[in-house]
Formats: sequence, C-alpha cells, structure tokens
Amino acid sequence: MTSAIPLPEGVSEEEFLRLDRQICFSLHAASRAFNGVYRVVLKELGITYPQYLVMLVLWEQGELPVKKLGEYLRLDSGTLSPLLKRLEAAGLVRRERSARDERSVEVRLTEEGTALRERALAVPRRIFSATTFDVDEIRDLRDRLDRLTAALDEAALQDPTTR
Amino acid sequence: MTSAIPLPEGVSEEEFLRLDRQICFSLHAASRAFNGVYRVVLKELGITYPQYLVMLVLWEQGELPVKKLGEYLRLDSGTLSPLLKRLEAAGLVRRERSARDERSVEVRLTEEGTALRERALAVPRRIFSATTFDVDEIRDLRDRLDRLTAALDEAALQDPTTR
DNA sequence: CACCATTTAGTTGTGCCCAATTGAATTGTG
DNA sequence: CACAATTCAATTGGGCACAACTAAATGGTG
Repeated sequence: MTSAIPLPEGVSEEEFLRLDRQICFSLHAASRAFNGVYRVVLKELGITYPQYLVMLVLWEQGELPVKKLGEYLRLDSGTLSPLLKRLEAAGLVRRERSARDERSVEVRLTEEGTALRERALAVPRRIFSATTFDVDEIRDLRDRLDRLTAALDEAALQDPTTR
Repeated sequence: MTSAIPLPEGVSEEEFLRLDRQICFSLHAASRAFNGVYRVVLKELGITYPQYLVMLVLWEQGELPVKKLGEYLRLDSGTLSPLLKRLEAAGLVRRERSARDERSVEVRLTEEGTALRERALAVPRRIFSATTFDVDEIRDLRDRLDRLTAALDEAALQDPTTR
C-alpha cells in the first residue's frame, strides 16, 4: 500500500498532516471567498458565478456545442445541461440541435446575452480591486494554479485507486 | 468603496475581462482538481473532501461545538448539519447537546473516528506527490491564497449584502 | 447492408454551498 | 422578574459538482 515515496526534507508525517490541513483550508476558503465576492457583484446581472464562467466563454468564442463548452470549463453534461437550461430560461442563450450532427447541441448567445457583456465589463475591475493584488501578482497566481491543476490532473490519470 | 478606481497600468477593460476569465477559470479549476484528487484518495477512507476537512479540525482540536467548527471552516449550519449527520451515521463522530447550553451541540470523535487518523496520515504525502510542488512552494501558495481570502472577505464586509 | 462500439446530451441520485427562515435557549435591560 | 434581543442549530429551497446510467445518433467493420 504505502510504497516507498521518500519523505522530503525531513518533514514528518504529523507535520505533513498539519500542512495538508492548511493548504486544503486555504484553497477551499479562497475558492469560496472568490465565489462569494462574485455572487455579490453578479447578483445585479442576475447570474451565478458558474453561469458567468459560461458567458465568458461564449463572449470570447461565440457559439459552441455543449461538448466544447464542457472541455473549456472542465464540466460535464450533468452540470452543464441544467445550467444551460437556466441560462436559456433567463433569455441569455439558445440551445439548438446541430443540423449536421443530431447528437450535438449548439449553444449560442441571444441579443440579450450579447448585450449583457457591456454590463459585465464593469465586473472584473471591481473584483480586482477587492483582491488588493496587482496585475502581475494575479497573473503569477494564475500561472501557479494552472501548474497545480495540470499536475493534479496528470496524477489523477495515472492513479485509478492506489499507487 | 466603489468610488473612482483608477485603471491600473493602462490595462483596458477588454483586457481585464480576459484576465478575469483566466483567473476565474484557474482558481475554479484548481479547486476542483484538488477536490478530485482527494476524492480518489479519500474514497478508501469512506469520506468526502469536506468531511475530511471536518475530521482534520477534530483531530487537531478535539471536541468542538458546531459553531466553532463553522468558524474554523467558514461554513454555516446549513452545510454542517447534514454533513455531521452523515459523519455520525458513518460512526466517526457523536453529536450531543451541551449540558450547560442547550442551544449548542458538541461534536466529538468516536473511537472509530480517532482511529481513522492513523490511516489518514498516509493521505497528505500522496496528495503532495501529486502536486509536484515542494514544501516551500506549497507554503508560499498557501500564504498567497490566505492573503487573497482575507482581502476578499474584507471587501465583502464593506458591501451591504454579505454575511 | 447489418451490427456494434463510440459519441453526445440528458437524467437521476448524492453531497456540498449558501440564503433565508424557524424554533428553542440564553442573555441583557428595564 | 418580565420580556425583547440575541445566539445557536436545524430546515428549506435553489443551484453547482460529479458519478452512473439512459437514449439517440453516428461511424466503422464484417
């Protein structure tokens, strides 16, 4: 089971558990704090944070099949299907079966959805000012997080159950 | 304060929206990737990631009222009540109304819950090796995230609609 | 052409997150 | 002491994340 991974830098397993508690809490808390600030700001746009993420992709990419959207956002249909229905109910997107592949569903912005972008332009600056980070620090943090995510995904692939 | 915030370093609002998309995605994705790796590792302990966070606190702090637990974890009773019930159903904790304050519920580890710590000691090292980060990088990231969370909480306090 | 594996969305079930509300216990103040 | 405000846990309801499964369409192979 617990194979021979060397203990780095003489850190004991007890210390590791404490550090683990800290990084778990920090990441979990940061994610939720971020989410919370967005919740407040996005309330006036009438959308949630995950819905905002979808809109960001659509504003950049234009129309997109659900599959592609899921790849960008790393979300599956179990999450996206109901979320997109809510966006459609809100009048921001339309969903249409692709003509050339009936399995696929194209998601595209409505007039209203496109127009929302103008109001959304004011959002990032407000979030940015809340962070007290400068642009370079944000970019740096982004890079570290991407590196972390890539490494974790890599590990998850090789690690069906035990290693 | 939402008064005249200057555009820093000549970053346009369009660029800001793109950067925002990036940092949002990065943080959201990192949080979920982390969650995913833990899900795999914790499956053999029979608990979820948020349940693991609760157990980490209990292993460090011993018995604790729900209120205190919520403060450590920044979670409210709406999240904790059902989660603790599941931990109780799993035989890891007991919940008992405090004798001296009948409003309060004390959460304490069972024998089984205490024993689980031994098996959990192996978890952090496996996660750590998955990150490919060294201990100093982890600590540094933790510090940045804590700083970010503190700043966001600060900003949220000043907004009329939170917590 | 017929058949089967794959691809794609959708559905279901479980768990988490948070806002808002409820109800009971406690505390503070007149 | 009486009673209003506060504290605390639980519940309800809406939304997200993910695993497992279903159903339909597509594509490859014999």
